[in-house]
Amino acid sequence: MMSAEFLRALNEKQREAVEATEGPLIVLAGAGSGKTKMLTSRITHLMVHKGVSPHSILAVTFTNKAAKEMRERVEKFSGGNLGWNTPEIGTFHSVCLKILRFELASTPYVKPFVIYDDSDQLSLIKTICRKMTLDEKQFNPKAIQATINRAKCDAVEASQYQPANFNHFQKKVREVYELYQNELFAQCAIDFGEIICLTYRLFRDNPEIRQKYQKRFKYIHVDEYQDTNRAQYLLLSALAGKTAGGHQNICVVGDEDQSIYKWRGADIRNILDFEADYPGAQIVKLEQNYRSTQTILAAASHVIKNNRERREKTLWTENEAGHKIVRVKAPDERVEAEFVISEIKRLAHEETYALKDFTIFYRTHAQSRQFEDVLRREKIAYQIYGGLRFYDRKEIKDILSYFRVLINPLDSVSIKRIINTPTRGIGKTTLDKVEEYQIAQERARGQVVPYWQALLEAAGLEHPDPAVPATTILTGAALKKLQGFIYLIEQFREKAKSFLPTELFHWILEETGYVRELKEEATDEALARIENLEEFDNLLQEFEEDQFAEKTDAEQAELRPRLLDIYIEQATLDSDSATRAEQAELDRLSMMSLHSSKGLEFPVVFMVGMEEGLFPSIRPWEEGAEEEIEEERRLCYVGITRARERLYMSHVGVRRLWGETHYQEPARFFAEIPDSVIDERDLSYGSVGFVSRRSSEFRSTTQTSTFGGSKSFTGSAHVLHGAKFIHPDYGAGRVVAVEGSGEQEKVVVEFSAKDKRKFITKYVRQFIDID
DNA sequence: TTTAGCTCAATTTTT
DNA sequence: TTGAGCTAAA
Repeated sequence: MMSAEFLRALNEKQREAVEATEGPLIVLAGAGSGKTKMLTSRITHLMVHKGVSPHSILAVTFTNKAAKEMRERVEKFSGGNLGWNTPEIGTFHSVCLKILRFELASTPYVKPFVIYDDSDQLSLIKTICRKMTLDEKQFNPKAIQATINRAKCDAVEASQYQPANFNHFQKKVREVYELYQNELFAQCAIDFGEIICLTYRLFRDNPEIRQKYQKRFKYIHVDEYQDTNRAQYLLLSALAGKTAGGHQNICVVGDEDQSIYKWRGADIRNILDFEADYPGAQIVKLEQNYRSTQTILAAASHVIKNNRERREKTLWTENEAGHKIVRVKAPDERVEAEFVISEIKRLAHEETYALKDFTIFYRTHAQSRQFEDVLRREKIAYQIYGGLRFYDRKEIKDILSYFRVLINPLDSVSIKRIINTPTRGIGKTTLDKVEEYQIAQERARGQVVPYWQALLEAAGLEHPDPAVPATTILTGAALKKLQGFIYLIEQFREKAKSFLPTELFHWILEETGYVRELKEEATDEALARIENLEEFDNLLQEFEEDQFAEKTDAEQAELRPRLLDIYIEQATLDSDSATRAEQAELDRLSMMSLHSSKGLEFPVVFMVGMEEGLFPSIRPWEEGAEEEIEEERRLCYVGITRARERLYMSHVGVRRLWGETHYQEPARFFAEIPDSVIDERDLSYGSVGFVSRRSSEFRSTTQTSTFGGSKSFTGSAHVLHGAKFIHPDYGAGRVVAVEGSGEQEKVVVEFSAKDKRKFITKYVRQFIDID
């Protein structure tokens, strides 16, 4: 491609952003406004027209998919002649990891580390809780994990962890956090959060290292800036910001309206406060949408404008008005699913849509069941996104654990995973004894004793004091079996020195009898596992071929011993790559959560289960409702703006959830979309099926929820007290208290002596009988 | 050491 | 309602 050609393909605003290469720049990129095109053009422009060395350019994304796409487009724009000098384009995690590995000497790690994913992290936390003899009921390991990870998102270290009202639970979390960090470093392992935090601390505490990278990365780009957390923000500040040496050549791209990961630590303030952080920053708004019809954009705009935490921004398009949005009311989730699938079949027949042009978005994965049932019955090919990932499957994790133990003997999580997998008679009693021994030794020696070391000593193969002959704490069969395991691993380690990953994989399966055991089991589940292992074999082979491609013999020889490390890292950090390969280019109907829909687009979108309590998924009696509602509204906005041509939104009257029957109200978002762009259908029993009609029934219910005038409520607060209350679910009750006022006003209703519930008044008004 | 039954919890998940 | 993960029987 000729150098100026890619610039001509841009609109005025995109070009403005591309050409503003010096100083801080924030690009507010609405959905479907050509953000990636802008970013990749900008990077190309820097290299081709500004003579900037690719080596000086950094671009960080959140997903591997986004990074890959960006790399490919930059490569294409610059005519494929970049050679080896390419810009650094990667995820936050992969970029940080590269830096950490390079600067290993300045980190707490004494040798290269492995990455612990969330489940590895949880096992380690459980071990620590056991060592601390914490009551798992009171101190739920998952809750502890979530708290630690949240602290890491906020860049809070264990020693600083001291929240405002430091409660009993949090004090224990701090203890666990401290021990956990010790173990991480001792085991040469790192978790996702630590990858970011440690890199930040590396820059913060080592000015010379910071300056080195400040000098290297002269042009910094950040994608999806609205999703950055505190730690990522600080990291970027250290590199580009006000810190000594910061050049402030930073270009952030994002859309606060698409910020849906607050619950994972993303801080929307980062994008809202950018100009305050970088005074004099240029602002460019990308508001022209190239994806959706006017109708779809109108709906999206009307919904999102109800949020307060945002900047004014209006999407527009040159596309046609298109079809109206179809709002569907089904009596229950069964009919909802039947309708959606029959509509898909109808459109696929009558129009020229392929199956992959359709998608179903839901708020929770549990909702997929109904649709799956119908699809299986109708024999329609489908694909669920975001379920169990390939690398998360048990058998795959087991094999990866073998690999990891061979690379890093200090990785206790992986050792514990495979020590009795497949079963080799090393049971709980034996393992308890080893752990007991390990704890005693750690106390005696005042330092972490690696689990592998404890195993060696327990098996009488080594002694803490080399001068003393080894003794054993185990006897008989248990001892023999543990020794057998140790010899097995040592044998594998020997093989790992010369084997390719595929060869090692086959060897391990053979020696452990992993597949043999599954074959004997012969259940459907076991057979599926064998298939997955075969798939793993393919992936591993492809990986080796990829790595060796276009390399000289000498380069291949140099690469060979590192293959296993590279593979493990990819499997942990890009756990989606396997699934992506699997599902490429298949004509299937896709289903996914609204969260996973971000960044995608489809000609026809079905948003299902749009009901108060499910989506928005707010429990009305919980606090902090307004901010949560805004996040749910953004989620709705994301869903709507995925649609190119047609959009359906459905809700049901009755939904069975966890064995309970719920009478559902339509989502408040319906009331925010103008009637003029909506076509309503009521599938209720008794009404004529699939016949379009203007229902006054809907309007009356939605108006109840919009009817939030504080005047009428504050006046009636005392009147409500003592009022009779008939709830369709809980039956008759009485209002015993009224809390808050205006929009936030809640009533406490007593249904029985021990059953009191809180409701936001404006949503339950129709249940209150004031007389 | 395996297994059957029990309890418990249950949004969203880029890395 | 479902499933995962864990304690009492075989």
